[in-house]
Amino acid sequence: MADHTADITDNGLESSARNRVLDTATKLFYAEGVHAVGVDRIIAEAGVAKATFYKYFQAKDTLVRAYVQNQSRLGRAAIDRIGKRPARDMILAIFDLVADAAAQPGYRGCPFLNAAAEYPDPGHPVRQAIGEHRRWKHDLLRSLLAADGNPNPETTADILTVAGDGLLIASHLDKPANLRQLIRETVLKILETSAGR
Amino acid sequence: MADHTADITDNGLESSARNRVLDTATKLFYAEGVHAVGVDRIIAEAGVAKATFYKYFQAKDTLVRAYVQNQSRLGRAAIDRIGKRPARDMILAIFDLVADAAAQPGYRGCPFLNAAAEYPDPGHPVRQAIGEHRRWKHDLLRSLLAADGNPNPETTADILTVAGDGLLIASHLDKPANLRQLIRETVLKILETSAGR
DNA sequence: TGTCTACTAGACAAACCTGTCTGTATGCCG
DNA sequence: CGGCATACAGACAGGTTTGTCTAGTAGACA
Repeated sequence: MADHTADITDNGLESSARNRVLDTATKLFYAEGVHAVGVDRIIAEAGVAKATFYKYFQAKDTLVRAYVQNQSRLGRAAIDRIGKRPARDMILAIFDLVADAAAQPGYRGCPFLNAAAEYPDPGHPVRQAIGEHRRWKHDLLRSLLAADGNPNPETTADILTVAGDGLLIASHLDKPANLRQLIRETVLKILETSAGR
Repeated sequence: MADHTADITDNGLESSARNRVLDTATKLFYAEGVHAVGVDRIIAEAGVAKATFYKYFQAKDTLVRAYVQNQSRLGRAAIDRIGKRPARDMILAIFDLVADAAAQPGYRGCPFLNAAAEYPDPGHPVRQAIGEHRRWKHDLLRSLLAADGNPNPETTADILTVAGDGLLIASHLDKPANLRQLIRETVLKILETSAGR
């Protein structure tokens, strides 16, 4: 079939087979859900033997955690690609990424919210990895708000997080026609009302 | 074990066995997720034979759709229990329900968002049932906003929906200490900024 | 008493799941 | 050339999944 040379995950350090597994899992888990995709399917589409799979991932849940961390890495990379801007522009650009993602063909909502829904136990490694990403994003917003001169960066970051999650849900389940405008107005309103106090 | 006389679902018209299945499924699906709970487990805990199950539900997906509709019914009942109040108080009381639910022991977030995460196909009956509930809630908010004299009930209902979903996520994944206050401030701010224009 | 209905119990098929195992092939390094 | 690491192919075990099927039981009603 296709040659497996282009690895999204490639960092020059890890095995190509491992990367092929993680890339395939990232695609399938996001598109169809974690519990809906079996190990057999992943190794078949990745062109990898079962023994190799279990060499790099002790169990399926280990791969799921790696999947979440990979999604986190991809998300951070998307933000890095924005480049340096004034704090306020940065915040707006980050929220614009939601609209960008929603416009893509295979969009299926937020990978972290979707994965969390499949793991009831908050103490599970997968949930913890999700929590780490959420904390990272919250902290990023807080520091950007502080740099923007916001008097209450912590509380405003809470509100921006709520808005961000709500917008991700809306972009997935409701697909509003004016999503880009809704995002911009929502964020600007939060920034204005929290700044002027 | 326990006698199965108290049926949350009971409406005096439907079979007791059917209700026992639906109640058990409602409990298990919400607590552990849809794909994580099998038919065998449901019929065992409901004390119902397999044949009876498949008499009332042609397939598992049929039960899942009924589960979503049952959750919708329970949600509407909770709102009915608030009683008649002025429109603005009504909106605030509806959002307070999120905090009430989050304070309950087995809370695991919004059943509709969790279920939607497990069904990638937007055309699937389960997703459609979820869509119906979301449309119902959106319309309820819109009419309450109109009754409250809001000049832009449609757009404001969009924003309230975004806020509601975000608050549901936060109440589940982040468990903020000041949830009740966060909800109240968020809703009031939306109502103020959307009214004064 | 007989019959009808609703239900229970549980075997069964066929597919799927995760994870372990054996054996083989390929390429690299010395 | 020998030796080693890496990966492939695939059988296998043990358990789970959904859904169908047969056989038997308990209660209501005439």
